[in-house]
Amino acid sequence: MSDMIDTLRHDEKMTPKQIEILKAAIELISEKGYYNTSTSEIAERAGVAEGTIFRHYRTKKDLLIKIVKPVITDFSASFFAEQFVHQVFREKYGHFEDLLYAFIKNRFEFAQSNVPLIKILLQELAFHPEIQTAYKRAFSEKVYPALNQAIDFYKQKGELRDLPNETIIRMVVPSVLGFMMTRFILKPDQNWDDEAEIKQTITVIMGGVGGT
Amino acid sequence: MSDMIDTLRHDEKMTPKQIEILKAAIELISEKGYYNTSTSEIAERAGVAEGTIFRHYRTKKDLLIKIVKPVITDFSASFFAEQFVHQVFREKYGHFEDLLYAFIKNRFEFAQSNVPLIKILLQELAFHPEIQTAYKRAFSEKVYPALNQAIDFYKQKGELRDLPNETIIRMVVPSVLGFMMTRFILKPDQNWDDEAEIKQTITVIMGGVGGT
Amino acid sequence: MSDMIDTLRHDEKMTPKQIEILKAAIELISEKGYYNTSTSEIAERAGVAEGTIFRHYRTKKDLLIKIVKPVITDFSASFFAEQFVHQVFREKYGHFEDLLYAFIKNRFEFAQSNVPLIKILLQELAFHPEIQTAYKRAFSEKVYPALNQAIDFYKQKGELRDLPNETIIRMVVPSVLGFMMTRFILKPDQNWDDEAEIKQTITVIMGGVGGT
Amino acid sequence: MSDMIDTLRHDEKMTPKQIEILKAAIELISEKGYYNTSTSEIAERAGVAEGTIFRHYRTKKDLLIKIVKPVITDFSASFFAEQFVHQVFREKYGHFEDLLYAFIKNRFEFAQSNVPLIKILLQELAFHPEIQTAYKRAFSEKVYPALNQAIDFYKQKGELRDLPNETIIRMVVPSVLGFMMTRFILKPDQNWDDEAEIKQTITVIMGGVGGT
DNA sequence: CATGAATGAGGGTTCATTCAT
DNA sequence: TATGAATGAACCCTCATTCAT
Repeated sequence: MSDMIDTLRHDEKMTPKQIEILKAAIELISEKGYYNTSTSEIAERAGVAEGTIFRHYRTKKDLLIKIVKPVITDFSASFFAEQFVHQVFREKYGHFEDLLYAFIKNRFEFAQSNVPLIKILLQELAFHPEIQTAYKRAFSEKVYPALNQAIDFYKQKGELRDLPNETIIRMVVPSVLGFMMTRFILKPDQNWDDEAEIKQTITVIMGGVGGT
Repeated sequence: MSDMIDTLRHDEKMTPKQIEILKAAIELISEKGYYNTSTSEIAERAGVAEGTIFRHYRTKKDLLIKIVKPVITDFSASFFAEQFVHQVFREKYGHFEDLLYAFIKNRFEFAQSNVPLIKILLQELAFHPEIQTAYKRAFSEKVYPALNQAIDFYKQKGELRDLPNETIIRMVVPSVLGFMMTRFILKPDQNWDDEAEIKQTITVIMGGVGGT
Repeated sequence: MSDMIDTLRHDEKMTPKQIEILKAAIELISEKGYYNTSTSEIAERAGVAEGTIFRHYRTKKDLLIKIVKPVITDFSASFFAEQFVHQVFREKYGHFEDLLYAFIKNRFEFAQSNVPLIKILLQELAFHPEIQTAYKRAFSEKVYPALNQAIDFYKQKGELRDLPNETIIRMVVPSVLGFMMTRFILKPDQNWDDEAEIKQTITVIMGGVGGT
Repeated sequence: MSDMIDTLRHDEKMTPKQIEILKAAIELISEKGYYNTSTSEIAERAGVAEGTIFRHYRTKKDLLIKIVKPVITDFSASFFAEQFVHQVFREKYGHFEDLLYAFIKNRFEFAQSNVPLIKILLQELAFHPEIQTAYKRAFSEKVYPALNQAIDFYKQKGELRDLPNETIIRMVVPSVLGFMMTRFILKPDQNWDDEAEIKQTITVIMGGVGGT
């Protein structure tokens, strides 16, 4: 759990207490939700006075945002910006399926080490406009363009049907998300053969969007 | 909006005030969430005194449950119990695709006339064990057995690959849910060609699970 | 003390609890000041739950305003609007001194039965823009015009020196206020011969502004 | 502004930081009042750490007292102790009016260069017993005796009516204070002909208390 | 002497719930 | 049955003050 925070990028150096607060907040909020978690609980679990929370995070909501934003940023940015697009065009992934595999694998591992954070993100997305905004921006600026480029690329190679990109994305994304939600949130305790599941998911997707 | 309630089964005869309260609660909670909606707001919009709410619903949470349970019950029960299974075996649906079409169509229409209720269900599912229990029971008692029977039936007819039922369900359900969530919740305002989308979704699913 | 509230005009009928709250707030705030009085103290002295205060007064500050505004309104309005001007021109007051006497006497009695309220007004005027606005408006719309008319009237009769009205007002008002503040706030416990003091004050004022 | 502090007597040698704190506190408190000014604000404007304030001033209230006491001391003491009485008896002021003029002029200039301090004094006088005590002592020990002597002196010369000293003081002091409050606090921005106003004020006072 | 992170008591406010009418 | 005034626990947040560095 403690490395969960480390995997995300936080701008400033954080004091030990700050980390403790963040960890406690993530645990509690992911278990019980934002509105069912009081700042005094967070303080208690963090081993800190309640006032200390507000020294580091102006508001309870600010704390939530500070928890959730890096997840959005990292989830959308890291993969795409640095490796994804470049490697597509360097022909690292011969087939769309290979790309899909690398993509899902990567996001899968990210999700795996950030389950509580992702739970919080999904749970609170509905209620906090600030999060929605950040989410939409990340998607439209990072994820969507990258996907678009990749789809165009594989279309030209005849690996994808000639459907509107929009449609293809709507086939791919929910399938992946649906799998991950089932895997990590709905039935996290079940025995999973992750490798097999990922391949299965890819098969489904390719059945729907793959070239004839 | 007003018929939304009528489409669901409520055990007892409801007084006009009770209906007014339910309607107000559904509107407000689906817009702003359970924790951001106060009972006084609900009372005000329902044109009722605050105390009246608690005459009909023991607690605020009881009100939520009374809103959400019929959705679960109906969503899972109605179709399967009365029409689905029977008609499958009466060979009404020659191919799995036909069944899938009827199934999605039916659930689609249900969702369409119950968007606010479904929003509430999805949003609050995460936070209220009572809802989770009801949901799980409905799924394991109603949906899962019905699906199982149908899958077995079409497997024997060679219309479905020889995958574990569990796996097939995991292909079908998230695809359908993913489509509906996108359609009704994430992008409800977009221009949708629903018929085409449903067929698209079926194609995807069949690509993944259909017999060779 | 209990009639203090009755002397002021409150728009709506007030419940007993509301009156109790108002009385407690007036007592405490006039003794210790707004910022040194907590809502829990007010509730306790009023024999009421803390929440009850906020049912009747949206905010602690709202409570303050509701206390102070009627003082301003009454202090400025009552006398002038209804009796003052009309009677001046009906020549009820033969000499300016007579008017001054009636005026001071009237305000003196008002002050006498509203000492705590006036203390609050004077103490908090400095810190709350809302009060300042109300005060300025009352003065410029009610008090100042009335004084102006009266002064013009007595100037024509040769009872007042030919000084700018502005100047005359600046002689009269601080003298009266200064007397009252000394009388009721700075040294309320001293033995006062009020009648003599009022006459004394008039003499001083007339010495400064009276016609030769 | 910076010389404001210099005009007052502070017992101990002050470090630069101490002066900075005092200046910041005076500015902020005179603008927003004692209770609306936090020690962290003062620290920030003074360019000092929060803890530093408490190194020099035991408590926040101690800081207030240290700000306000010199004003009281100086206002009451300086003039009277050193120049006033002695010069009265050296017949420097032939007439009571001359004394009054010198007196008002002197206090006027003092006020002029200490507006923020005087604002603080007036605003907080009501709420802090410590300040009230200091104020009363200063008045009864310094101002009152000096005035008494002077009044007796001019009474014997027939320049003042045979009223109780107490009464005469109550005519003089509020008039002067009333003028200054109007001048510096209520309407500081208006165009003032100070010399004329002072003379006007003297005329009023003499009209009230001057010998026949 | 100076710092600033940490404290924790206390503040104002909200709101689900109760109950006399 | 319906009301709505009253409740009081719980909440988020502020801030003067302390103390290890």
